[in-house]
Formats: sequence, structure tokens, C-alpha cells
Amino acid sequence: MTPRVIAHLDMDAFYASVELLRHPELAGRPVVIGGGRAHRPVERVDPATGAITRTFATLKGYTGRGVVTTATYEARALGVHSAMGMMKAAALAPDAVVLPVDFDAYRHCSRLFKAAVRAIAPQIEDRGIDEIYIDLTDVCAPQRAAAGTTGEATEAVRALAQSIKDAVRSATGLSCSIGIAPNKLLAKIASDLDKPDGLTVIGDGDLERRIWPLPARRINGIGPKSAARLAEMQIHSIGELAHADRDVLVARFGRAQGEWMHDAAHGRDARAVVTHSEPRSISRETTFERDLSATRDRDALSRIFTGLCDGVSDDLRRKGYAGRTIGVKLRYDNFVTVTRDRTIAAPTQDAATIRRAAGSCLKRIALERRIRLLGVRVGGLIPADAVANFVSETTPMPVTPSLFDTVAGTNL
DNA sequence: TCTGGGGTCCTAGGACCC
DNA sequence: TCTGGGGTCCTAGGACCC
Repeated sequence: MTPRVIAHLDMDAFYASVELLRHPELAGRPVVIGGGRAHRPVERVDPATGAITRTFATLKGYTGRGVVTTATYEARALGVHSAMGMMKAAALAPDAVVLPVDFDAYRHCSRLFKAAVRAIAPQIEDRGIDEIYIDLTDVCAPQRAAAGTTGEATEAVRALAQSIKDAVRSATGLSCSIGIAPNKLLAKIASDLDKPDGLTVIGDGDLERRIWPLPARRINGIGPKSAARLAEMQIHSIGELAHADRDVLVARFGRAQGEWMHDAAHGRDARAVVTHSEPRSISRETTFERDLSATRDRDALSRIFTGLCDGVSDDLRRKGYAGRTIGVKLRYDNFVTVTRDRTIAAPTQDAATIRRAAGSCLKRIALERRIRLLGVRVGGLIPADAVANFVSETTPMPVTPSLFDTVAGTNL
């Protein structure tokens, strides 16, 4: 079997880069995207000339519970990174410009770049708003077949990747980084090796030299908890993980995770590029500006709760799904998070039905502590147009006398 | 200066059924 | 009445990702 050619494409500092397209005067400055709606630039029009000047908010004096969603490379150089609290970011980079998140604009750019890639290579797996996997195996098969040497074959793949980068840039004005490898795991690691505007091809011989020195955390699926447990075993790099005893890993992490980790460290990954998938759940949640008390802030909580249920219902209708498993999520002021869910008889997208089921879930949660976050979720989704079938297939048929009943009725 | 919002997948125990 | 065994669904929590 010939090896696959898998690419991972990651847009560079995506949200921040989209904002820079709109506000080119910010180029070169540290910019942070995140926080609340309060940080829109203020526009002033000169009545004489009609010229627009924008005043941008800076991080200095930021108060609130927002986190950094994305930061430009200039802001990252100051120690700011994604998921950091805005208050902490303000301490590190008080003069950085703050912009609110504008998902509609990012989604628009996301559609543009994906369409540009799809025109060249149709086998695309969506991994969120700013990244995709691409199966290039078929697309570059002719060039690879025509190549005389492995070096020429690699160059053909590299040229194809460059043409994808060019297409993304002309469609959006934005740069991206591409990693190419025989599988998704290595392609993902590779795309991060030369950011921004990178193009990295990882071949069979590159595992030990280029992958093994990297921290184990760089493997997609090894997060902070697993990395900490590995560190306790004196395993820090991917190479050390590869050389660890498989049975020891299985004993420590369980069969599935232990074996997966060991395979990953050896660069083994057979997962296909999945071009279509259905959503499993749809949810809305919100963190309050201040922690709320179930008794004293009852009315506010009730309004917010109804709003979340309405929002989920809207999302379900807009996307064409209905679900049977309704759940709530609640985070206390001490950050402890609890969930409750309940499966109802038939899938729904109705706000009142969701609210009723979610309300019954809430009744099973202790509400003595102050509450920081409230969320509503609908899972067990099926396409809305299949709900009628669902009901007829799962509702018991009317009981009619059967042969068995007749036989039973004759005292056998 | 405490930590967003939207997701996926896995685990594990109990219920329930055959 | 000493308790097999497999399959599926439901629920809660947790790790992880973008």
C-alpha cells in the first residue's frame, strides 16, 4: 500500500489576522482579541473632510472575566496567549489594543479559505473555524508517479502545498501554515513547526530527528493532565514516550490510552480524513458578570435560563436538528462544575419543551453556593425531518390480538 | 489577576433485556 | 434456589480541542 499524503492547514493567528485586514493601521502593534462587547473601536468622522479616525481600547484598566481568544505575534512576544485571563494579559501588555470577538467576520473568512482549498483538493476534514485536514493522496498521485526519485516526489508535494497556500492568500489575504505527512497526527505536528506562513513536509526518515525531540504535549490528544502524569514517569519528549515500555504505559493509562500514546509517539496513526460528520449536541452557556445567588437573583437567573433555552432552540431550528437528551451545566463560584441531563421520549427543538426538561434537571442540583455559569445543552440529535420516523419506529404498535394471544387464550 | 464558549470522545456503573 | 453473560441505554464526570 502506498503511503498517504495528508496535509494539516492552520490559519495563522486567525481572528487577529482577520481584524488586521479591517484595521491595517494596527499592523505591527500587539493586538488581543477577546473580552466583551465593550471594546469596539470608537469611530469619529471629521465633519469637514469626512475622514474617519478610530480610537482603539487598550488592555490597560481592563476589568471583567474575559479570556484572550487570539493574540497577534507581537502580543505573544509579550507573553500573552490564548485562554489567558484578560486581567493577566493587561498586566503583561497594558498598551496592547483590545478588539471584541466578531465571529460572523471570522466565519465568512473561514468559508472563503475552505472553498479555495476545496477547489484544489476536495477531500477536506473540518476541524473548526481555522483549521482543516486535507487528503492529498489522490490529488498528487500523478505527479508522484511521474517523479523519478523520492526527492522529486517530495518537491511535487511541496509545490502542491504552495499552490494551496497561494489560493488561500488570494481568497482571503491571509497566511496559513501547512504540514504534510503520511498521517493526520504527524501533519498536525508538522504544521506547527514553522509558523507563521510555514510549509513543512515530514517524511519517513524525519521521525527521530524532527518529532522525537518535541515535548509529548505536542501530540494532539495529550493535554495538561496526561503530560503531567508522563512527567511523573520522567517522560517529557515524544522520543522518551516512544522508548517507554508499552506495558508500563498500559498499566498507568489503561489499555486504550496507553497503546494509543505509544503508537502516536512512533508516528503511527491510521485515522481517515473524514469529509462529513453530523453534530452530536448543540449548547449555549454564559458566564455571569458577577456570581449570582439562586435565591436573591432568582428573577435574573430565570430570565437568563429562558434565554439559553430559546437560544438552543433557535440554533436547532436554524441547523435543522432535534434532540432527546436535554441537559444543564452549572458552575459554582469555586469553579466546581456539575451537569444533569434527562432523556425525553421524542426528539424536540421546541423552546418550551427544552425549558421544561432543563428545569427538571436544575431541580436535581444543589443551589446553595453562588453560581458563576449556567448552560443548556441538547444532545442525541437527529435531523429534524426524521423526527416523524423516529416517533413511528419507537412508539409501540397498537396491541392487536396475535396468534400467540389466541393460543394463550385456549388455556395451553 | 482567578480561569470564555462551543464542541467531541471516553469511562464507568446501574438498569434492563434476552 | 448463590448470583452466567452479553448488549444497549442512560447518566455524570472528565480530558481534550479550537
